[in-house]
Amino acid sequence: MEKQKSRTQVINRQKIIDAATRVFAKYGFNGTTLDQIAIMASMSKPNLLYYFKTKRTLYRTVLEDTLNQWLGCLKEWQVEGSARQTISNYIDKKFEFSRDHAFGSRVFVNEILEGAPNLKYLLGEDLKLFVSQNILTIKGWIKSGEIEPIEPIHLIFMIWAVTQHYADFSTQIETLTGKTLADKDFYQEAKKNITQMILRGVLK
Amino acid sequence: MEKQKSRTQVINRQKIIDAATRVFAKYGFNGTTLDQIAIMASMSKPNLLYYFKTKRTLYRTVLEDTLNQWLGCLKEWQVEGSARQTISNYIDKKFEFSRDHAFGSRVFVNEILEGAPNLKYLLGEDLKLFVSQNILTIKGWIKSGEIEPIEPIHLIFMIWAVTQHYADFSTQIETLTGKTLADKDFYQEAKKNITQMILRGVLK
Amino acid sequence: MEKQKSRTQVINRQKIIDAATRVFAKYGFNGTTLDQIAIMASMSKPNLLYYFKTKRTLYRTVLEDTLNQWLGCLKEWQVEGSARQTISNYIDKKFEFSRDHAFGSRVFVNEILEGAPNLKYLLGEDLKLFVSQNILTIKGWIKSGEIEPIEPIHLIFMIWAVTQHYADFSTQIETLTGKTLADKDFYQEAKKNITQMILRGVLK
Amino acid sequence: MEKQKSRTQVINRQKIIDAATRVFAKYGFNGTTLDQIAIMASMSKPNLLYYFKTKRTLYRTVLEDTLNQWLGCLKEWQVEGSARQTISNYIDKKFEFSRDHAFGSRVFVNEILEGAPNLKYLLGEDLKLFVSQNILTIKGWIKSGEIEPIEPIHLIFMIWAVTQHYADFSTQIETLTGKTLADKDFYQEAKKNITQMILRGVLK
DNA sequence: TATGAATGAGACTTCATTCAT
DNA sequence: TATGAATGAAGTCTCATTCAT
Repeated sequence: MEKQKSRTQVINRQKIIDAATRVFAKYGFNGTTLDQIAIMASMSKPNLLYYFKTKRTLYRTVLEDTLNQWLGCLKEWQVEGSARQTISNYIDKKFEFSRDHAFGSRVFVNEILEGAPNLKYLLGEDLKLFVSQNILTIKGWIKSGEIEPIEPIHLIFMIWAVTQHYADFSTQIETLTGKTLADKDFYQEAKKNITQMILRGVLK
Repeated sequence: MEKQKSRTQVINRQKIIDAATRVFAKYGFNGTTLDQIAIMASMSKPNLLYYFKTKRTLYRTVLEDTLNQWLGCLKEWQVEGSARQTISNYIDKKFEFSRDHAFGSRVFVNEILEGAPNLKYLLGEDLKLFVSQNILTIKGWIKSGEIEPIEPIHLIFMIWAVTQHYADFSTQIETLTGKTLADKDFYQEAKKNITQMILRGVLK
Repeated sequence: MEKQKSRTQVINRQKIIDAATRVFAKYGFNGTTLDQIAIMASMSKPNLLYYFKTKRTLYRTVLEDTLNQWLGCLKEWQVEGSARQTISNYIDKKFEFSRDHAFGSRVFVNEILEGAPNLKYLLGEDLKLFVSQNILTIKGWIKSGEIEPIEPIHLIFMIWAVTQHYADFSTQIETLTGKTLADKDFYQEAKKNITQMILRGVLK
Repeated sequence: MEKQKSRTQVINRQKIIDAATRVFAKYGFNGTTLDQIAIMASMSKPNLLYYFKTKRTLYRTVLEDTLNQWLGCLKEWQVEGSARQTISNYIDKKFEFSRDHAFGSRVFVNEILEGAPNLKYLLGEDLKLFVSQNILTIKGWIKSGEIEPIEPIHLIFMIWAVTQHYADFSTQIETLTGKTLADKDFYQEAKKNITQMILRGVLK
């Protein structure tokens, strides 16, 4: 039986998770210190550890939260209407999601770079299932002649790669273009261009 | 004037840089320990520090080496022949490069995630120049009607994003497909699919 | 605004400063290790660093404490009554002070030997002012015919030199005479002899 | 049988001793590094260790050299003529010596501050003998009524203290007066003043 | 004689975690 | 619930010394 959580508990947990997400996003698990998180959460380190027994526990929580949000986003993807509509809608959702959860996305990248030691078992379950369903859908479109005969997995990877790129590499993008994640026009334009190129790339 | 480097110097420096690249690729600057590097380079820690006075010096060397290799690759890109040929050739080069320098690529990603504190001044120079030249080339193709009227920078980002994805996210890819960076068939196929989609996406 | 210091804080800070003074007195800044200080303060090294962030901070605190005590002692020196009384009283005070703050005195010596890198700016302020006031006083005595016409600064240096000698060189003195700093009779006699010689040396 | 020493050997040994004396003078035994000495001697560290097997050996050599020079200076002191002449001559010799061997003097101070672990057995021999002879001489002067009845040892300490002060505390003196060890006028004047005060202080 | 290369021991400092309140 | 105090383990870096040439 889960302990009943007081109001303060809930607020503080979330404050910690938010702070932790930002710091883990920059420095990964090993490179992050609890001090950094505690400062960003305006909280003493012992108090932080009162909510999350260990650094690793906190990290896992952040990872799982992020992954769940991501899977939630992916699952929203309804295969209805034409391939054009479906793909367009998916890119749109993924783009928005990456921008709104940029820190979570980067925690994820860091985890992957480290070899995904905390994530492998999670990736292997839900995500694998989700991907194989997508592949089936895409194969359907190919068979019905809606899109070009490409290997579905690479279309999926391309969409993931491009949409995440704008979130994960925002530093580089900012250096090269002067535009930040917050620049709505720029991101609108990016989304439009990307969608256009991908759609033309696969639609018959 | 550079100090003359003995045979041992050259060999050991390279051994260290190679080891460091691998470890920094996984854990970033803060997350990496000199112990890890020393072990991977089969060398004692003090001896490692005999070659590179500080962790940061070593890191900077790795970063600069990687960036130079990357810029070298980019510069090889000859704009000759049609847009189709040029883009196709570029994706090919970039793909090969990302695979052969996967660790360097990931060091780069980590650096970007940390906000590129050591890289900003480098990114601002050579890379910016290179990108603006590319943009001009692409605009030329648009004007001459060779390709669709897209915003050039997003084409560039798309190519970078996708080609790096296969190198940086190989862990995720491996979990999902069972294929590793070393699987030549898989990567050949990836390259073919990606190239095809991008070309169809922009060519008229 | 200084942080409020708890009871433990005050006690431990002082325990550390006392221990540090003794060790720095023997080995100077470079020659002293935090281990030595921690052991002498009956404290773990990390805990010591909880109170003083760095070795240098601790050292500076010790130096400034010592200097302030010394300046405090010097300032007590009231120019009242005859030259004889004033000088006699000053030697007395300085002698007592050197004996009671022998360790601080030696930290000071070590700092001077190292070229006073941490102290120069302090020496240049309060001490200079104090010395120039003393010089004026002494010149007054010369003008009024109370003492011989000597260069005042050398009288000051002589008093400093001799009074500190018994504190700083107690090891040598002990080897040669068998008497320690704690031997009250010996130090009483020393003070009497020194005072007598100096007074006869300058009084008319 | 001592190994025959080549010309280079002799020169290098001396170069090392000179450099070592300067560095040990500032930082004492523990605070000094062989690197500092090697750099000051324009020599590689291994080569330095070719001449002196260990840091301690080198330090001992420096200490003994210095002590021997000092004892040599003291022994030159001929008790001939009046107390005035003898004392005056002694202060003069000691003053010159301290100035010309300021670095050695400071190595000596450092050793005393550390508790003279390397020196005790040396101090106990020659120096003790020398001091007791001096005491006899001074007692003679007292008995013959040439000087005031003071405790001889304190006269000796006073002379040592003052003459060394100008060498050991030159940093402080420079800060307060602007004069360096090299300023001949200042030191001539110091010597004159000190001699005058001490002589008046003891002569009848 | 001279020095580049190497290293075990140890220095300063940081960090995750615990304890006591 | 919150935090000041404390610490063992580990991290970066230095140092005296040795080895090989």
